[in-house]
Amino acid sequence: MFQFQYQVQKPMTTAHLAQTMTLLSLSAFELKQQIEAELAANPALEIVEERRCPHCHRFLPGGGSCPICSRPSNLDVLEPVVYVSPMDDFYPKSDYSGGEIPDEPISPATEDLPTYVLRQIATELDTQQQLIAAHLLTNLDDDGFLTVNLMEVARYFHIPVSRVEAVQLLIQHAEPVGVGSTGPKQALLVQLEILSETGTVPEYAFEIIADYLDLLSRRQHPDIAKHLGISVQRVERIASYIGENLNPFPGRSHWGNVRNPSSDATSVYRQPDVIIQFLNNDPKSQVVVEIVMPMGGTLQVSQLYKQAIKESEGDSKEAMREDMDKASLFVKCLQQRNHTMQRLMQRLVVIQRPYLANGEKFLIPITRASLAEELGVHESTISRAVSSKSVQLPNRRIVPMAAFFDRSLSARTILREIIANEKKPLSDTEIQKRLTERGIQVARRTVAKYRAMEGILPAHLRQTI
DNA sequence: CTATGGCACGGATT
DNA sequence: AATCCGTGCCATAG
Repeated sequence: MFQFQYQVQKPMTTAHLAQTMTLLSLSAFELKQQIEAELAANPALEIVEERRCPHCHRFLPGGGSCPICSRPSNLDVLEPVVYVSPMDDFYPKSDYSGGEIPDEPISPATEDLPTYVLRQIATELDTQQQLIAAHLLTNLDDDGFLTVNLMEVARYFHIPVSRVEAVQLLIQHAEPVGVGSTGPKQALLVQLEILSETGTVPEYAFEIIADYLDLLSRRQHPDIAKHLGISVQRVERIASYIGENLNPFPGRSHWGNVRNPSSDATSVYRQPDVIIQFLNNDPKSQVVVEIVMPMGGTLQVSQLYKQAIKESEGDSKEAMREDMDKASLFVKCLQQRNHTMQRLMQRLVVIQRPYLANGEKFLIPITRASLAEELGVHESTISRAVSSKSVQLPNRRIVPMAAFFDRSLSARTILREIIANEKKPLSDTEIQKRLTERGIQVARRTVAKYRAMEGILPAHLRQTI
């Protein structure tokens, strides 16, 4: 089924349309669940075995030949290769292209923990809170805990402790969740709190952490059970839940993500829906785009089932036919989704090639609407295709696909650069002028907003280093 | 007077 | 229809 395109477009029923739209807006993770559900519910669907290219070990979509190894050698290097790649292992492998790509990222994440956290929350803080946040974040140990106590900070700033606590709360809710806590207990409680907002957490989990953390860490589960009046077994279950889903030392896992793998907003950054690489990892070479299908093999309507229908009679035949229609609709919708994703990425990587090769400074601001017009689809189609999806860039960073449409990322990157290189603190107006010199025209007011987004203090509060 | 932040409006996005 | 983002206008701080 993963082979492509053209015939799929016309016979669109309302059901077809609706389901395609739904599938389009799903991330790979959600799609996996959807497909599994369909597969379980409908006996007419089956997955056929996948094949791999003997050369590069890539999966071969639809049983065709390998799109990489068999590509015509005279292909224009600007022409990207886009294909759908079914994966048995849902988590991205560090390298599944046959060892061509070194383990070192091209441009590794250079941010340290304080900066990383500050950028997440900067926009929600007023000037004073930014100062407090900066102060707190510069006093973190390797585990992500505070080395100062809130009372002292409050006295230092001449403000009530509650103000400082408010800032701490914001910090704790940023990634990595629980950072800026006073210790493991507080960090765990914050993480649990967040998990309980999106899903259910075991009863008594809060109590165990709050009151019996020392017992828990010594694995004295029977004692805890006695205190709470519940079974030891139950305590064991809660303990393993805590072990699997929470991280008592948020700072240590800075580059991993502690939240559980449900589909909340932050986990989007975990598993890419699309993987972009340069062929042979050479920025001057072709772009290779893989649309990730979260399963090995190819989904199709079972031939056996078709056969069985012919041989059956009456009511059961009707029921089976219904199943088969549903199955074939689902397969078509999935094709449609992948086709749309392919066309979208095909165009997107051509437009944003400088960004892929040279970094955030070169991101070209485009709107979803303009892309929709180019591709001849409705803009809501692009919206769905882009939202809740993440992309792995050639430098191994995973970003939301919406980043490709960020109107201000390049401006903000250059702004950061300007401020990093400034001799003395530049006012927003001066920064605006420098941005204009570098070809970016924005209002003075906007410079202030970008500055805030990047967690950079106003000129009169910046230290000349 | 200069530098910044707050509020509101208009266009883009969802 | 609701929300987000860049901007213009104005108030406030220094």
